[in-house]
Amino acid sequence: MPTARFDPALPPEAAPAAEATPAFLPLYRQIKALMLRGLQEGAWRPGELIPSEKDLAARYRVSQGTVRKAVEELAAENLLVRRQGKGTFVATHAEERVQFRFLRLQPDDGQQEPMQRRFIDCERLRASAEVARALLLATGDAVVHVQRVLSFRGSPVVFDDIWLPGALFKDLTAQRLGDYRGPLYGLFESGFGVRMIRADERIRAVAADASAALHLGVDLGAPLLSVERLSFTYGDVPVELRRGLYDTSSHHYRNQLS
Amino acid sequence: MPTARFDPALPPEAAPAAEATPAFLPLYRQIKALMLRGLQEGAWRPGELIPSEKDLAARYRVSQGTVRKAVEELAAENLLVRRQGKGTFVATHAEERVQFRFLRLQPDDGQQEPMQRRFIDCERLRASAEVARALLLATGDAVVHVQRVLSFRGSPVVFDDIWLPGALFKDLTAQRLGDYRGPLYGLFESGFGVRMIRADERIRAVAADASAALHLGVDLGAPLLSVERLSFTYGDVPVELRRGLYDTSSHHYRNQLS
DNA sequence: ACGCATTTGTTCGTATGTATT
DNA sequence: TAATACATACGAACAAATGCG
Repeated sequence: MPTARFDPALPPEAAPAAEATPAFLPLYRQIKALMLRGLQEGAWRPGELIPSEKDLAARYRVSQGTVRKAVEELAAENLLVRRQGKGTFVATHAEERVQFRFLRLQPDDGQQEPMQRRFIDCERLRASAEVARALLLATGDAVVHVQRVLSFRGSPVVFDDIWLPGALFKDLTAQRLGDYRGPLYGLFESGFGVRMIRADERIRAVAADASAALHLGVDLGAPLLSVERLSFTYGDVPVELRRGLYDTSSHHYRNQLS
Repeated sequence: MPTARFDPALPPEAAPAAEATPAFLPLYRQIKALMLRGLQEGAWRPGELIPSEKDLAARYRVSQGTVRKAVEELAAENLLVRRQGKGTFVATHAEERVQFRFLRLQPDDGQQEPMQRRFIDCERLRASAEVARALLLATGDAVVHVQRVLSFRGSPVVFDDIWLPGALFKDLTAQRLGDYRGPLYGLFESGFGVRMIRADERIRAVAADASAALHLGVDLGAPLLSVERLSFTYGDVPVELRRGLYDTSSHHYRNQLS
């Protein structure tokens, strides 16, 4: 694991966070990349305990401190979870107490609490140009389209349209959606081996159309929050496009800036 | 700097990020707290170079590695900025290239770019119950109320209402607002010694009222994004309440989840 | 242009503390 | 109690970036 230095003359701000193949990485980042591959390839599965720092150090032939830096970064990115005295675990959406890592909607008064789900539709169809572009597919490729409503104490609050690559979610049916208990991303993870690790959201205010008005029980034209989410798995591969319409008359989308 | 251990039996998930006075802190966190106080009291001012790790280690009588951990956390919280070869600096809103750390609005096509400002109003008045509660003032206390519009290539996009504690912003006038070049938080920092370090936002979709429709050039009732922001300075003290109405017909609020 | 000093970044090693089983 | 794992703390050395003479 030598620390080679090639990288001739990258412009200071050139690296676009994507690949520029810097040809050089600090040792701990090389270790991090190796561990990332292990996660990606399923060598270590969600919820599992990974080897101890000492074992990892021996395996990669580096000091424990170097492994520690790699693990720290992976933990900071929510890919691993460290527990003093127990070990380091692969993060999972399944048993995770933090159900609301991705859902930022909150009642104006009081805390977040689980909402009731109702699946309206789950069909296989061909990707529109827009959906294909987002998911890096070709127009007309197979996709799964899911519609659902989330309700808070009986009142519908969220109306979601979800598009998934058909190739990855072959056996997804309304049946399986209805049967599964726990967060949707938990099902994707355990049932399809697709783990969401990051997402970008674009938020807008829109007027309710007929469909939204019906499912959310609001007037036609009522202002709704439109949340377009593109979710990624390892390697920045997009694996879910979702558009949620939120009724924010008694809820709000919460965000922390720092 | 002894490492005392009292802390009897805090429930595992009890610490509400606020104060529980754990009565115990690792050494590096004690150092961090001391440095935080230095920042808060103005011993190290925004933009300034702070002492080197070696100096800090000597000053606090700890190892360089311990100082390093403290500095790393402060840098992760955007209070300090580390520059290899140069030193560690106090973060500032002034010269900062990251003008958009707090403004998440982005044109649907293309990158963020500075918007044109127009100040509509700057008046001193008494805090309403709602404003007082947010800013931890008493109803009727003096506050400064600012209204402004941000425009993108000539078109108004953001209509902001801003409330500030009158006691902190004594000499804030429309004149000073208009004269200042650079981000508003830069003026607050250099002109009033108030540095914003964190903010919470509550986002909703609302219908444009007459005032918003006028200033943003949209129809009455048009859907707008309402962004309520409460900004904090050191010690989680709220120092700004802001409500922005965003026209999201060609812009969107961008958020990254991870 | 070159080298030197300074500062942060990386890597190793060792020892000890704290949490869990 | 003992063993294991992560957390903290110290020390040392070298690398990389910067700025100055």
